[in-house]
Amino acid sequence: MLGEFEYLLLTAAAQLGEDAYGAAIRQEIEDATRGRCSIGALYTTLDRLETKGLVRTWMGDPTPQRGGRPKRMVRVTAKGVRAARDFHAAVMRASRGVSWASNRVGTQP
Amino acid sequence: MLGEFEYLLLTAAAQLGEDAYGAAIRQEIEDATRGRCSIGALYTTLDRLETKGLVRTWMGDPTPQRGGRPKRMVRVTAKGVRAARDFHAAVMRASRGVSWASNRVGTQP
DNA sequence: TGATTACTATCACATTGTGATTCTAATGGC
DNA sequence: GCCATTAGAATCACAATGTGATAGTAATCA
Repeated sequence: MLGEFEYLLLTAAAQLGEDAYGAAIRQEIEDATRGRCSIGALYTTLDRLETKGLVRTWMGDPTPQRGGRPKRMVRVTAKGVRAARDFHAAVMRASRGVSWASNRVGTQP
Repeated sequence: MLGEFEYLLLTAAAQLGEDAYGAAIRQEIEDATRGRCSIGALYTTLDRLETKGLVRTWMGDPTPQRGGRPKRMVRVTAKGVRAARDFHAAVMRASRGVSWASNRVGTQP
């Protein structure tokens, strides 16, 4: 199955669409998790997702702005979407009826 | 942060309440994920969650039924509930607006 | 030309997940 | 009492994932 961080990365990339690249994804993840996205996790996970075929990456055109190492652009593949959907479904499914998953208080002993 | 499997375990244990013990949790997880819960993951993760203070475990009373090594009973601690809530929130938060998270089709390129 | 900026990459290490196999303690039938 | 049967726990060497400090690279600005 997908790891949690892999899921966050896929989600961020999907959300960014055309504008998905390393640093932007990092920003997005830090937003979602309130600040924790190690840079090592980012690029190693990106590599792993790519070898698994869940994303496709390529080096972008030379940046038109100050400071400009070429961006590593990212696109989530169909397979990646499927994997993300499965992860999401599994978490949702597991969380049904549990106290922290809704505003309805569950059957906490 | 919590790993995915750790979350599944916490959730299953919470759901089982009074009846949470190793084998039952395994059953619950296999239900939620449609069949994948390695036994190794179960007990090592249980140990890790306990040392982190997210669950409390103790050996139960000698079983009244056929086949009976004492059950390892499990209870999610307040800290565990907090950790699970955070994980869930992070996944929810990250998933906002993404195509696979709702029936509404997102802005898929 | 060199300071500054935006970004990617690496690597040794820590943490998490795996599954085949073994161990334990209870019961039921004889 | 004896042992087959059963429910369940534990182990361990290994695989997969996540981390962060540090360094590299290519562009612009003054």
